[in-house]
Amino acid sequence: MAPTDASSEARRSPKWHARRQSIIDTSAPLFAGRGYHATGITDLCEANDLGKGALYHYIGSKEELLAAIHDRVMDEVMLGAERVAQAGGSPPAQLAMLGDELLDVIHRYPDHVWVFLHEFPALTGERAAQFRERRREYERQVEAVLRAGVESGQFRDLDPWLTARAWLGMHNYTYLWLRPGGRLTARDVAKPFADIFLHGIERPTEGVDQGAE
Amino acid sequence: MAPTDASSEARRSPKWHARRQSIIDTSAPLFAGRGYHATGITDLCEANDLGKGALYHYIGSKEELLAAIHDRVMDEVMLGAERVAQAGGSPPAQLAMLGDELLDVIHRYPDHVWVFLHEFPALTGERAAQFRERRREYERQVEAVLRAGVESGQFRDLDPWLTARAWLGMHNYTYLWLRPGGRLTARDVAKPFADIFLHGIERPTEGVDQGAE
DNA sequence: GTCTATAAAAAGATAGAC
DNA sequence: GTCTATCTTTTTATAGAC
Repeated sequence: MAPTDASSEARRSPKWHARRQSIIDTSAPLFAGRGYHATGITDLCEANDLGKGALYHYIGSKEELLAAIHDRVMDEVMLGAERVAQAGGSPPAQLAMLGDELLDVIHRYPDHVWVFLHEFPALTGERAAQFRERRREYERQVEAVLRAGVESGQFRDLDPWLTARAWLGMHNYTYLWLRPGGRLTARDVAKPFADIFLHGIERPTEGVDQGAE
Repeated sequence: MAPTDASSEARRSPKWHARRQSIIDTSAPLFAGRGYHATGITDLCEANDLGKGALYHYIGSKEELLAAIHDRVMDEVMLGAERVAQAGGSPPAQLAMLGDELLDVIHRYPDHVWVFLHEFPALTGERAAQFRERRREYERQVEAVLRAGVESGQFRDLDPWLTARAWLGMHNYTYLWLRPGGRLTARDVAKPFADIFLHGIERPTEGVDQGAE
């Protein structure tokens, strides 16, 4: 919550915060489209219709802006994960809800997600550590649901870590094409994805042969 | 096959080609680790133990080097896809083989794959167009297998495009952790992934209720 | 083929006027 | 709060000696 470096964040006018947020959201598509390093301060100024001095007044540094984009996404992802944990339910239901929430975030913030999936190595020091920790925390929650499903007998005896990677890949990868205003809504994707994944890992019905290819 | 710009490639000594290939493979981890734009020519010289003049003698330009890394991966991926097409077999078998081949490439070239999944927007002009076309061609093959499985009745009545995206995401995303010398081999991953995906999309056995959670 | 030196452009960030 | 001008560093690429 406290910014890694210096000053800012606290004790700023609401207007400052609003403008900063707007800069974050306007800059994300630039980073997504051309890459973080390939996007110059000049590009950011132009997109935000601001001079260099004014821009730096809000962002502190280019990397701080990058970190803010990461936080914007992770805040939403973690919020969704908390809602799911609060809601409770069986492991299959939990996994389906996690998919709903994750795809909803990706659908609403495709550019932010693009940046966070591509440019996280550009974060340094404390900022990098903090981000990695939040990301790991989320992944652990997915693994925990899978483990619970194995223990309850609803899922096959699978490797929770590996299966979580399969699930994460399937869902995260939608950042390439899932977009607001696109052909498909988050729910249009979440439902078939849950169908595939839950049938894919469910414990086979006793006595029915599900043998090889 | 013919390089986009100028000169090179043809009419060069075998030694030149070998050295160039070695430079490509040595540079891929740098681009993967720090990003294409963040990696300077100086970094490349140091890693390849070459001066600037010598390096440019082999690579032509930084972007040409990036394109070569892309080609290195796509050549392997397309080769694997051709082998699968040649081998024939049922749609489920085809899909499992495609997974084997794809994960094998990712396992052997994780850095190259990282670069191609992250830095393809850095390609410009003809190079970008050519790469996109090859990538689409591969994706269409996956879709075709899914469509065939639906028509043969082995797969449920699913959306081939969307299901291909799920499959691609699940497999491609392994670039984050699948590595030679790691805990898991390509096959260790391909088998459980195929189990999940094929069970996930198979046509439910008649008369057996596979209903909701 | 490989080097050193250098060009020429662009980067991120800051200073200080208004 | 926002601007313009500038500092400092770094970038990709080339020239020309060896």
